[in-house]
Amino acid sequence: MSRYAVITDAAIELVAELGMRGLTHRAVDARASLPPGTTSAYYRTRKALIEALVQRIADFDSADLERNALPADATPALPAALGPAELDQLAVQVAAVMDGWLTTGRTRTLARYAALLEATHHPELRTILAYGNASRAQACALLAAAGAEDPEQAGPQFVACVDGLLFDRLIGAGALTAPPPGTAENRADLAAALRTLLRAFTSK
Amino acid sequence: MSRYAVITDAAIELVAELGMRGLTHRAVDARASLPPGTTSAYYRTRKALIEALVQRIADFDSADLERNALPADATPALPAALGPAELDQLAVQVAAVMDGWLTTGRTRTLARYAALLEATHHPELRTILAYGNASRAQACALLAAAGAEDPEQAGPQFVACVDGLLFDRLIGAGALTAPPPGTAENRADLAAALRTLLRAFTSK
DNA sequence: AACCTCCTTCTACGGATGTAGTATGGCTTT
DNA sequence: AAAGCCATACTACATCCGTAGAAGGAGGTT
Repeated sequence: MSRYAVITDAAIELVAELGMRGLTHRAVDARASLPPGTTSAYYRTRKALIEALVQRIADFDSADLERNALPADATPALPAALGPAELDQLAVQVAAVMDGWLTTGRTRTLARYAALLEATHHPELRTILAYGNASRAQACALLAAAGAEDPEQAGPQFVACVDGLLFDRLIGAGALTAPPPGTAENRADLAAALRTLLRAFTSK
Repeated sequence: MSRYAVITDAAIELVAELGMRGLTHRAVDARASLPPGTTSAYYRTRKALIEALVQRIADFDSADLERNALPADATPALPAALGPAELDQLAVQVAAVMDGWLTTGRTRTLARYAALLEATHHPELRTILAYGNASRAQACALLAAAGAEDPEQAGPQFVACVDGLLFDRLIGAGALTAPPPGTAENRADLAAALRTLLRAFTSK
């Protein structure tokens, strides 16, 4: 694996575990078992390191977006064939993907939210937003296919709500009420919420 | 104002502007125009400073929750009098409050999300979650009053979605699509989304 | 074989950071 | 008025961080 990839992957893990504050040239070296100074040589400044980190997350995410193939590439194939039954099925599928974000992909999800927050005071990090826009576009297409009245408005709103559901479980805010990630209960609860949202945003 | 309050307020501003990484004893002194070493004297360790910071946010938030008086204290007064019309009115009110989070209260909102993320690797910060639980309880009561089928499940889900909407606009993720905070368009867009959510989660 | 180039490793240093310890000044108590 | 106490102000120090530069070495070119 490319040395650049090794470094940025270790950086993602560090940010997930310790927050942005834990992201240090030396810490990355240690985490990736690289000789001291390596990260500093590959990314001379901290800003460069962060940008590479964010870029890597964006790359992973857009790869996922393609692979997962939420029925958006089905949009040309199934124009208005999305009825309530298909919506329910879709809710279950998306719930499974989200549960994956919380378990297998927890590290990356955590790092992504840290990066999003970082982008607030660091405008050139808006690269990540490309991923966000892609998923928003996909949501628009989906809602349009399901016959939503104003998909351009509903798409981003839907994505924002889904992200909220994800963040809530990610940080364990609903620890008292929500089931732990990775369990069937969690997937069922998420699926129920998604079903509600999908029906609401498609007016069905 | 108490010296403790001066310090924690300056700390909140710093976290909002520079992220957790910008939170430094010396930086707080400078930001609050206090003599060097003051913050270090009041909060000997960085952990103590962060905990005080988080506690202050939680205090502000719970004060807001009481003051705003989302019609939850109307719950005993209006048992099941929440029809579609009242829900729409409520959506407009909540949209106004959220717009306030994004403009006047942007600093605190930003700091809160940073703190939530920090709580992930720093479990004793779960103090903030008390605020979250209070708003979740309020949402449960509200949805129950509006005749939701399973308020205990829908309440947290609703709050999570609202937080998602808020976060989305906070970081400007939907910059391409969403109207800027502080504008009437933003409030209208938020109100529309909230109306959709309220109806969905109350099955109306 | 000599040379050059790029990847890698190591070291140096100015500055910031966390934390503790010491001095100072005013206010209270006796 | 003397003594004691506490909030405040300042200083010290070991560590860590960002960044730059130099040393070393493998591999390919002429």
